[in-house]
Amino acid sequence: MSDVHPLGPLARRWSKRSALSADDRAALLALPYTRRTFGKDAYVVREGEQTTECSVLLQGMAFRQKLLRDGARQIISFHIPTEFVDLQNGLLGTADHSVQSLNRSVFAAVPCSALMDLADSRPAIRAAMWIDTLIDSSIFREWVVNVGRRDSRARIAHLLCELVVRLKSIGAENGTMFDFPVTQEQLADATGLTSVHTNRTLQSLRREGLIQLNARSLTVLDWEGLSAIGDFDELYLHHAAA
Amino acid sequence: MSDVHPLGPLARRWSKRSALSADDRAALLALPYTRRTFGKDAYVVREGEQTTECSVLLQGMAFRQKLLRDGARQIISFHIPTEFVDLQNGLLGTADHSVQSLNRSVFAAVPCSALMDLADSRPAIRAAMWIDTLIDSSIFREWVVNVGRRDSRARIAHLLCELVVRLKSIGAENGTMFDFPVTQEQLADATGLTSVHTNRTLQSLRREGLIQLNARSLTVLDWEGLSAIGDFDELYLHHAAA
DNA sequence: CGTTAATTTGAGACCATTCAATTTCGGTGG
DNA sequence: CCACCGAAATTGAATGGTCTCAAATTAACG
Repeated sequence: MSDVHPLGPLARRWSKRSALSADDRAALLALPYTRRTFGKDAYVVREGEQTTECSVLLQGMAFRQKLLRDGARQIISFHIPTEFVDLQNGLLGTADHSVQSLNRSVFAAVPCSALMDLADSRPAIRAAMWIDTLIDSSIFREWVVNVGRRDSRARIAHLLCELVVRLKSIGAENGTMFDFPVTQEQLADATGLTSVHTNRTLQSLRREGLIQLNARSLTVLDWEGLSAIGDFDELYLHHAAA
Repeated sequence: MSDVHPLGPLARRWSKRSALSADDRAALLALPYTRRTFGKDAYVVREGEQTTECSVLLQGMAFRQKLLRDGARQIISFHIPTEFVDLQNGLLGTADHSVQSLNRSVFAAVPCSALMDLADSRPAIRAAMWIDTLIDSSIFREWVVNVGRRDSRARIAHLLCELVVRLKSIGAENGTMFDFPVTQEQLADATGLTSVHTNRTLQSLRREGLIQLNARSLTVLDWEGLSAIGDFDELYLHHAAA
């Protein structure tokens, strides 16, 4: 059943971390939700909004961003299927940033109240949700380091390493390559660089045989090299978290 | 009683957000803890460590940081009294970053197991703890924006605005001034700048009559001006959070 | 009151930006 | 299936914000 239920993959991801009882799983899959489809760049959540739902990404990719008064944009995270994109809105009433669909994507929008009731009644699910928000937080910390203290090559390399590890963890590879619909401008906004410089940096990574990136797909040709340049240590992803 | 108990101020801060019952408060104040005093730059938690305690800052200041392989440092947050500096360690087994005392400071170290038991048995306290970790996360997001997309003046101004708002919220002002033991090198490591450039940037903020910063104390002379330069909007601090 | 930490100053170098302009790619309609 | 179109990627050259590397000055602390 969990293979056809939209929240099945989420249940499976959480089960890998720590056991969910049959009741836990059933309660999770019994959550009310609305299936929502978004086109490229559509807003899922807008900064400043009062929120009443939390959304799980089912297909496609999404990102979160904040805009400055001068119009500049900073992307603060990318999201892949089975991830909540706005779980914090279950407890914080107002969205402090926006969530946008990156390509055509599908979400399951769950009412906050139902989700929080589930968290209250199911300790194992609550722990899984809390851990998800804590890992989110850890990734933000690493991004502060990335944009604060690494040069352009390291920033891009680090970001690519992170995405590859996360994509692998949900089994999203096609052989050695990954679908990679992120544009260079989005990579730039995620790393605090300009799209022009991001382009030049990607060229230098390609020239050295570290990656192959085109036609919306990414292949890492030299993982050792790329992760060394990116100063990448996956500890912060807590993939083996309690 | 809560005025003399070390965790009294924490209970009071949480109570302002949403009511704690007398039982909740009593259970919180009944937590086992060890009082720990640290000198300047002492490690409270080390990156990579398996953690068994969560620490609440009682007096002084602290910061969290990550080190790069090349030795560069990025400070990812500053902390003031009543804040947990490592609440995430209650659920994530391994510390993904270090916590250091900024000046002479005092902590209450609470065993993770006792803290998590309290969270399990007391929904109101659990909510307060979870919200604290979510606000932490929101601050990290804002810091990604700060170091990613703002120039040096805006970065410093924004950071000062944040600290002033947070210090005010715990009633830490002395008239119009705040004790401010943060060095320029630490400000630099928090904003992704060098200490030399941080020094020049602070001079420019002083020259324009926006702040006064010396002798370990900070006065904001022109809040409107400083928050405009820093593109500061305190929404992300969620000080009125549910 | 000595000694170390912290702040301040100067000048040159460099990484990344800005601003266009051009080329290529991806999708669409005829 | 090819021509077309807007989006995305690429290129060039000049500018500029921040860094680097010392060295000097001032403040903090025992």
